[in-house]
Amino acid sequence: MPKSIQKPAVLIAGPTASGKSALALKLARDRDGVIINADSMQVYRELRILSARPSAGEEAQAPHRLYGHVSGAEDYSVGRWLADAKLEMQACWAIGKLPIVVGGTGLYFMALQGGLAEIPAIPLDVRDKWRGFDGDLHAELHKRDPMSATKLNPADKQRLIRALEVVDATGKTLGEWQADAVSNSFLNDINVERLFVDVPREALYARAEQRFDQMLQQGALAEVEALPALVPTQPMMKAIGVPELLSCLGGETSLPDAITSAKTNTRNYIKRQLTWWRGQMQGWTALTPD
RNA sequence: GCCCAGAUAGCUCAGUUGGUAGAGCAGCGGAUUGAAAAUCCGCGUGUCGCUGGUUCAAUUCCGGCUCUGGGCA
Repeated sequence: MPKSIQKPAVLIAGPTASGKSALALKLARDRDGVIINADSMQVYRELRILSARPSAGEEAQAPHRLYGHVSGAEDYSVGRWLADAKLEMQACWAIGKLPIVVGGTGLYFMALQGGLAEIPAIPLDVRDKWRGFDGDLHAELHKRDPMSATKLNPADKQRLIRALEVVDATGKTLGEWQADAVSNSFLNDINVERLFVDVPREALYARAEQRFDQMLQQGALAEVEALPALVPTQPMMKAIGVPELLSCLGGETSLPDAITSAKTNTRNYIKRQLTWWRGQMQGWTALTPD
C-alpha cells in the first residue's frame, strides 16, 4: 500500500512529568490532531488533579478524548481501553484528523501495537471468588493450568488470580487464548510515528516532586475526600497519592509523611516506566524537550 | 557539673559469647498480554563515633574523649 494513502497516527509515550501532554497539544494544534489518552489513571472522572489530567484550558485548545470518560467505580482495563482507543482513532480518520495517542501506560501501547487476545469479560462472581481466595493460589493454578503456574512467580498474586479466573470462567487457559489470537495489531497498515519523551531521571524526579506539591495546592486533599467509597483494590484507588492522602485524612499518618510517601512512590513509578521503555520499546524516536 | 542510655549502610535499627557485619526502607537493575500509577524478581564494603590499652587478633572487652537523647542537681 503506498504511503500516501495510509492512515496516519502519532504515538507519544514517556514517563510521568516528562511533558508529554504539552508536546501532544503542540502537535495537535500544528497538525490538526485529536489527542487520545493512553494513561490508565487519567481515564477516571473523579481523579482530575492527582492523575495530572489536562486542565479545562488545555482541553479547549484541541480535542481531547478518553480523559475522565469513566467512573472510578467501573472496572476499566487494557481491553476496554483498546476498544475505546480504536473507535476514537477511526473517528479521527473518518473526519480527516490526525490521532495523537499520548500516555504513560506501557501496557496500553503494547496492546495497541501488538494486539490483544480476545478473551471474554470474566463474570464478577468468578473474579470475586479468586480475589478472595485464601488458599494457595499457585498450587490451585498448578492443578488447572500447569503451564501458567510454571511461568508465574508464586508470589505474583495478581497474575495468578488472572490466570485462574480465565481458566475457571472460559474453560481455556491463558496460554491457549493467547496462542489462538491472530496477530490483530490495529496498527498494521497505519503510518505510525512513534515519539518517546526522554528527560534525564534527576530532572524527572525533581519535576514530579514539585508537581505533587502543586497538586496539593490545587486541592488534591479535597479531591480524595470527595472520592466515592470504593474498595481499595479498585484501580482508581491505587493511583499514586490516593492511598497516601486517604490515610492522612483518616488520621493514620501526618500530612508531611503522606507527602513524602507519595513522592517516593512517584519516583518508584518513574523508574518502572523507564525500565519498561528501555526494554520494550525499541524503534521509537527519543525527543528531549527544552 | 553528676548519673544512665545510645553512637554500625543514605535513613531506622539488628548483630558479632573477640576472628572486620545484616534486615527493612531508600537507591539501582530487571520482568511485564484485561487491576498496569498495578503486580513480581534481583543487587548490601560500610573509617561498626574518635583515641589509647589488653590480645596472635578489637566493631565486639577495659580506660579516656566527643556528640546525641533522657534523668538528677
